[in-house]
Amino acid sequence: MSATAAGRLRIGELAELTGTTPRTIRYYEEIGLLPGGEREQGKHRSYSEDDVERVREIIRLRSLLGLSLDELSTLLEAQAARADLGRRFHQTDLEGERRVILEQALEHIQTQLALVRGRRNELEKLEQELLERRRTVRGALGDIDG
Amino acid sequence: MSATAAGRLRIGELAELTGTTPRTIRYYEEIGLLPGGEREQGKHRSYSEDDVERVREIIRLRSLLGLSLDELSTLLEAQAARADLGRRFHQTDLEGERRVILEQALEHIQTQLALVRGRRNELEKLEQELLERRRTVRGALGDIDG
DNA sequence: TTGCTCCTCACGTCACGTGAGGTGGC
DNA sequence: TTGCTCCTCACGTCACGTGAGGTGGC
Repeated sequence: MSATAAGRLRIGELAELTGTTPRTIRYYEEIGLLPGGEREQGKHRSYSEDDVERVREIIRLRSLLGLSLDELSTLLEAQAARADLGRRFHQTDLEGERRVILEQALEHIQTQLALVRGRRNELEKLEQELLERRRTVRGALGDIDG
Repeated sequence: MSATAAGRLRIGELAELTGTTPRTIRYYEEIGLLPGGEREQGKHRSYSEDDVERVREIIRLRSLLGLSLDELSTLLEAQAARADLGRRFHQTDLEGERRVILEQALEHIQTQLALVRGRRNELEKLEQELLERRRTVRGALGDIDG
């Protein structure tokens, strides 16, 4: 049996699973991006599977879309707030309010999709140029051989 | 008639054309990434169309592929060296040497293509997830309306 | 001549990297 | 008990941002 508490991860394990470093995890906690790993009966931080997902999300949005950590925390806070409200309204069934929340969520998703597509277009242009260069080089190699 | 020397750009113009700032241009010169804008008969830097392309290339590789400026200068130096050698061998017609250069160029292009495709795949995964979320939200909105 | 843009320090900032010295848990 | 990983300072670094004070060109 593992000696670690059931399903809990240490900071080094979380770092490895997300392809980053313990220092980065601590930094994200320091600036309030991560909800500070619980210190269970010791001084060591301990994390859950949800934390793995959150760190992955942070890294993905930061490196793929080039968002600053400041922009990211705004974005993630808004997402969390909506999820929270969404859950409450789901219970109380206030349909008018639920619609407002859902429409806000939709808008945020559209914004992110626009960002993703802009990046993808740039990447595709770069790929086309590289393919073009490759064709040229291959042609020159063919001339030597032919 | 323009008072500026024919076809020459000032640092602010170069910055605007490439979507960056004069400070960034000066920094790239400082670390040797840009060949230091010529100071024509004054103290002001002056740039050509080629410089516009070079800055665009730097920014693109840095922001899209996430390369450090250190990695970038290695990459760009290698590219310039190959282009230079390529031109010389084109004249002297030493076919054996030309082939070596072309094959190196091909390899570098393949490396960059692999990087580009890795990034594109990640972006496409992110896009799929966003589309999935949008479908969910739209479904919930439909449930309210329907 | 008036304004703008340019110039060079030089300190500030963001997102971490990297030891220094010490403590905790399998 | 031995090793590893963890902990907290705290200074370093990369890629610029941001004034401060001054000079140059339409």
